[in-house]
Amino acid sequence: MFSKACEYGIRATLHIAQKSLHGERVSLKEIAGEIDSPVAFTAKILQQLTRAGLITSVKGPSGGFQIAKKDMDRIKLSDIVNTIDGDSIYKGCGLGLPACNAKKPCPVHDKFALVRNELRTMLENTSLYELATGLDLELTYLKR
Amino acid sequence: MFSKACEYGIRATLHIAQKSLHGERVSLKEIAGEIDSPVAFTAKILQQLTRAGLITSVKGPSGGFQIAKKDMDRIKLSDIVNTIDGDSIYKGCGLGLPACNAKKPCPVHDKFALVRNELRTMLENTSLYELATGLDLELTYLKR
DNA sequence: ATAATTTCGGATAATTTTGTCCGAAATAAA
DNA sequence: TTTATTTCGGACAAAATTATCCGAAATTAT
Repeated sequence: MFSKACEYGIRATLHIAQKSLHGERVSLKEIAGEIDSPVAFTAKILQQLTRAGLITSVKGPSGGFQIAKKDMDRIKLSDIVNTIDGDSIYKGCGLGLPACNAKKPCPVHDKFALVRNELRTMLENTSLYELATGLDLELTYLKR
Repeated sequence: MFSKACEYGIRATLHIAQKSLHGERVSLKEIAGEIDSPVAFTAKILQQLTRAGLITSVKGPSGGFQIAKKDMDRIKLSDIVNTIDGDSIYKGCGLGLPACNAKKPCPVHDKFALVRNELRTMLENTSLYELATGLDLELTYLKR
């Protein structure tokens, strides 16, 4: 569904969000450890998310990544997915046809549109805050 | 959503199905031409589908690929997807966690389950016959 | 029989994605 | 001010996916 980079990106962001609920900043190392991902590759992804303004980074000792509490319900899953995988998952044709549209639809156009729209709606309406809270209550997990 | 191989596989199968509606057998070359895909790569995919028993191949002059009419509403999109991409799209965790399940769910487990189930239901209930008919009436298209 | 056509199967190459390495820049603590 | 820690950024490497090439096998038509 998503690229590996995107999966790591979502997992990392959720861990940062959960820690940020308690005002704690987390280092790259800790993040990679907690979400069980390759350190250097995760670094690249966090850089993308930082540049996109979804998370904040601080260099130097006691540095790391964080997310302002007030941003947490503004930021949606769709923001992360868009930053890393782009919008092809919403916009692209299910069969990969570059010029598929309602006027000249591919054979699965309508059926796919339904599923894709549900996916988009879900991603656009699911906030970091909501998911981080579930993590904090240990109702959900990020490892293994 | 799907791999390129799977997209080609679906498109190729639909073209074969459409031609088979009229009892016509189609060659690899024609298929690749009609669905605008790389010939040799398409050959590999058709081999997979043949081995899986979804399509039939005939060697030699006037050979090619075909699908028995009576199989067309038995064969569903899900059969093609399963043959080429496997079942990770239905079964895998949205965040890539190997051990995500209802007991120890990832933060997006329930929300993804809904979308994935809708996708699965759609693929499992969409037959080749239905899609090939739409193609034949030129209500839908496989190119560009 | 022979030749032509078509799929099959293995090897190989190109591209994309995933992952690693290392030095530079920033910053906090000693 | 020096040192240690941490992110940043570029180059590089490995793995997976996508794509090509070519000879072999099968089969039809001549």
